[in-house]
Amino acid sequence: MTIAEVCKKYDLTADTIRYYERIGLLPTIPRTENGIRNFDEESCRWIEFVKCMRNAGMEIEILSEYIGLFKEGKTTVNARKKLLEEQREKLLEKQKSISETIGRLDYKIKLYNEIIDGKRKDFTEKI
Amino acid sequence: MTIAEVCKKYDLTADTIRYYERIGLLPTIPRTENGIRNFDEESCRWIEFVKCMRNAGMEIEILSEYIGLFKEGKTTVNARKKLLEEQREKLLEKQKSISETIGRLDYKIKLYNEIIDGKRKDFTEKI
DNA sequence: CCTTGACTTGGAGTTAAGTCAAGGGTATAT
DNA sequence: ATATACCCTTGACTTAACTCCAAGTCAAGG
Repeated sequence: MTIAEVCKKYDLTADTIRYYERIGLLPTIPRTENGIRNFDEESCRWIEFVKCMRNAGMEIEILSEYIGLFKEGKTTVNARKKLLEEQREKLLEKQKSISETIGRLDYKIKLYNEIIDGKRKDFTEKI
Repeated sequence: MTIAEVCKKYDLTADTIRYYERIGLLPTIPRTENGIRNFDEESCRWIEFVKCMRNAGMEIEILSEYIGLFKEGKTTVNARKKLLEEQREKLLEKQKSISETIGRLDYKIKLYNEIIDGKRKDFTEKI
């Protein structure tokens, strides 16, 4: 698979994928004789994994660390599990923040609806 | 209230609060005769609101836009409601991304547990 | 009176995560 | 054979959101 195909498949730019490879977020990607990247199954799995984690806001540094551990092999299984658990915790907190904020937005939107419907002519504007 | 007190109350740095004021994320904050910020109820409400939205990842530019509309007065009620609804949508998407990622992490953590417990001696390592 | 500590401003510096541009190789189509 | 469309690398640039720094003001305590 060429980089253009991978870009399409995962909706990432070529620059981003090359950048990820450069900083070690992806394993070494196979090349043709001419030095052109030739993405295989495994490369794709990594890209998909990295994209998923990045979408959730996981930091590149953390991902990099995880991938470093992964490359070291079986001896790092415990460390990897710990790292994932920590990140899971962080995401739970983020989820909580977002839920709270959505609740708050719902409330404000409701108020705005009441104002617009004229049910709240008395409304004194506060943030 | 001095800036130091507000910082403590909302767990923000003084630099951040000054920055927010400077770029228009906060209304003009009252001052003493010597030019020292003297935060009142309203200032605090704004800070709390901005903090909540920022914690959920809402962009400063969007918040700034909202606050601009707010300052313009009643005529912008519809625009403000629309803006909040759009942001609500974004947060829902983010929430979805995060949930997916948590699910994925749960799965991987489970696998790691099985490896650690020796239930999966056959495990071939994949990302 | 002098020091200490909290506040002020304006502007420069930092960090994360890309994003872009210059200069160059290779292969296919006309 | 030459243009077109990919691909490559290196290194500089950008953007968001702070964060830090220098230089200065002011009130209170010793």
